[in-house]
Amino acid sequence: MPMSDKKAQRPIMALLDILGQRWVLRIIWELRDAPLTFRALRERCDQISPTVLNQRLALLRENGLVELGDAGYQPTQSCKDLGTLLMQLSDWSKSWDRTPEKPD
Amino acid sequence: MPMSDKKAQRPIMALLDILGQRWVLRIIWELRDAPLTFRALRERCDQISPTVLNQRLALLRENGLVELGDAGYQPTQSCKDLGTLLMQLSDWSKSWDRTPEKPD
DNA sequence: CTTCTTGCTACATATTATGTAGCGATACTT
DNA sequence: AAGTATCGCTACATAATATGTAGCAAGAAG
Repeated sequence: MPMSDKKAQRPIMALLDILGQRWVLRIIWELRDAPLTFRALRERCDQISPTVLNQRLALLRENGLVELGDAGYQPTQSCKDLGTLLMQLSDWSKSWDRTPEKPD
Repeated sequence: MPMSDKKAQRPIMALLDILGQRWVLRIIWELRDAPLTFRALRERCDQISPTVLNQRLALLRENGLVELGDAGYQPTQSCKDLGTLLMQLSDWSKSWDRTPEKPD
């Protein structure tokens, strides 16, 4: 049974289900500035396979996070706030100490 | 080639690589309040298989996000700010309109 | 009709997750 | 000492998911 089948009751669970899927955070991140075509998005995402990219885009579109406009894929208005959160994540990552907490 | 092999150069990429793995966001979310034992954490995460849980915990520990204390697994000091971001995510999710942007 | 670029599909192969059982260590009870 | 209960974690066969490559169908431009 795929994880997403357990229909997440609370919104945060539903959101974590979506954001926790491979490539999803990356895709939203890459769309933060300007719209990108399917192919351009693929390039930005290390040439992710089109199969998966399409699956993820479908998921994001179904959930009102991304839409396909004339200039390519772009975050919806709703998703822009989410993008802001990702920017905060980026800020945080700069001061992130990636070494384990060794009690030694 | 697994995605994580392309060693993410910028911190945000490294972070997205980690957070984008299945169960990782969920695990951090479940640890937001109080420490949880391996087994308790499994229960919270819909009985995720111990194999994967252990892989993820190892990843999170290696990257200074989670540590194993006397009371169980808990976020490191560094990760607490990240947890705060997830709380914001939760707030956002409550006003999230999950329907597609249909131009009709 | 040719040559672009677009979004996207097909499909065999490789990687990753699931589900279940249980090991070895520690602690507490009897 | 022997039983019971917990802990973190491992083994392993099976199922689900991702990768990589090729290419289709549609639209625009020459």
